Amino acid sequence: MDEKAAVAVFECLSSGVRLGVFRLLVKAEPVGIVAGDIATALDIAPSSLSFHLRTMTQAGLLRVEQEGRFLRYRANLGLMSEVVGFLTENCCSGVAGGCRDADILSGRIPGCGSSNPARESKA
Amino acid sequence: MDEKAAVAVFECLSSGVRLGVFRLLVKAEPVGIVAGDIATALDIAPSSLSFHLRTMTQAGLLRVEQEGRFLRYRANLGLMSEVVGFLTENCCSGVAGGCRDADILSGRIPGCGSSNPARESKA
DNA sequence: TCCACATTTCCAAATTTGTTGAAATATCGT
DNA sequence: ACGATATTTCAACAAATTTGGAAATGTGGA
Repeated sequence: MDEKAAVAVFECLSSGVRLGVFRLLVKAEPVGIVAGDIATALDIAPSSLSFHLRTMTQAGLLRVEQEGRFLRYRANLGLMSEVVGFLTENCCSGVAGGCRDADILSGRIPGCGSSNPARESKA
Repeated sequence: MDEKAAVAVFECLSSGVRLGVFRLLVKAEPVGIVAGDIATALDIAPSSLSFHLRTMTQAGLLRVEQEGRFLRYRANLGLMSEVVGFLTENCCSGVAGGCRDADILSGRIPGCGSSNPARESKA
């Protein structure tokens, strides 16, 4: 996953509305939810929801499938796991040696907080 | 980590500039970088950078420390790991049984793709 | 074919973000 | 104390996002 794709996903998640949509769809896995029902559940104007749905689908976060005159949306969990991977890598890279998930999740990263930070500024 | 805090972090990461700043600071761990040097490295106007730095700091993604007339910024890896946790939980919740990180990272989530999705719409 | 319905597209207004240059604040070195 | 430097704050502006209503599109049922 490249930075550009990551930014697109974060853009999606950076709106309360869209994050709400995504969380709702994750809970609704693997069935998914039809657009109108999302609008009802989250109390969003259809036209406004459609706008967000399009954004999220374009970012690859959602999958659509036509079902008669309904459109059923589903969360793309695979992409989300890629995002987690991106974040995990970018969380650790550059830090001494091998920081594993467990190290980070546990709070403190060994050997990453007590050096002698010398200024390397130019002035 | 609540949804509100998560949205704030995603807002930070949803800008190419800010994601660039964060990645730079992650690489610069545990020393951190002084504001002016970030501006130079990323070629951003000081005033504009300051704007982003403030946003990111308010979201808790960055830590600041004064060093003479310099301000040294560091990435808050702890918060980032919380975000990863938030994402992981929201990626799996509602899906049958115990989806672990490994299950997701490996790509396919067992038992989450072959049911018989019946419509539950109201119309 | 005609009507009802689900959803999207279009459009204009409101809101939010991001950028810039100038001025303010604060610290260092002399 | 003074001048130079680092960074922020401020104000104005440009640009992007978000919203909701009306109209268009497409599907299904009678």
